[in-house]
Amino acid sequence: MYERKILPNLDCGLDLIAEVLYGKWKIRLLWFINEGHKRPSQLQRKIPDASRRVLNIQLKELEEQELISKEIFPVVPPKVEYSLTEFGKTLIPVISVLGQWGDDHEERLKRVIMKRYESEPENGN
Amino acid sequence: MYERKILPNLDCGLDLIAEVLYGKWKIRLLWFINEGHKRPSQLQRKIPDASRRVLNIQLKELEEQELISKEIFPVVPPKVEYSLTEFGKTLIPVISVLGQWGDDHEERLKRVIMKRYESEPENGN
DNA sequence: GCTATAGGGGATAAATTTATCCCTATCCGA
DNA sequence: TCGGATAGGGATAAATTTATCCCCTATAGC
Repeated sequence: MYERKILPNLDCGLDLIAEVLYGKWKIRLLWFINEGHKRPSQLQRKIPDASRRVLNIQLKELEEQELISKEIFPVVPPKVEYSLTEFGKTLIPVISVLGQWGDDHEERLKRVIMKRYESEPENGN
Repeated sequence: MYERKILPNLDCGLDLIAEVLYGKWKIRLLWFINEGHKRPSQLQRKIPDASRRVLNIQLKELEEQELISKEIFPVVPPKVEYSLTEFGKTLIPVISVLGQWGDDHEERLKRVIMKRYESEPENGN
């Protein structure tokens, strides 16, 4: 994992939660694990846009942060299951609130987000 | 502003809210504007770790996304005030939930976050 | 003329995060 | 024996975000 050079601020609750939720796929990983998709291959199928590599890295961070736990079954072929810890479960209502706000404002959000990609018609019309 | 090369996914509410809240200082900007710190110089003083330049960029993005509005007073020296739009105000309860979770788990979060920076004692003891 | 105030922005570097590519290992079935 | 499924990781490139540095506007006051 990349070793950070700059220490983060941890001054308030917002700084703290940002440290664990920042990461392109982390929220989705927590969500799907909560829904019962426990195995890495299941998660990969639920999030096909992420490579297996990146999911592994983000899962490891979530595990280090004690939001999920990893159980390795000594079988062949290998089997691994992730679960939310009690700590991780406390985050689910928070994630619900985030998703709900996004759903509630879907149309408007899509419009304002896409502004950034429609810039400069250049020569067409 | 940097021009993105890859389009984001906007498949669910979580994707959508991520697009507007991702950004190191955005949540804090929304929060402080909501608290009544409306002028750029005030915001800069509340967030001294960010450079004025970066705050300007993130404020512009929030404005483009219609979460805040900008009023420019034609006086000298110049005066500018930001306010939350009605749309932006709907985000405040969401931010409260985030901050509350962080506050509720402050001790534990500080510990697990700092794991990442205590790696490799190398030669010390 | 110099300095301070208040707000802004271009160019570029540095930090950080994500993505790609490729390789390891075991067992099953065709 | 080859291919697929399962899980994992090193090395490196690409994308993206943040930070730094320096400059500009205009007016008031000394």
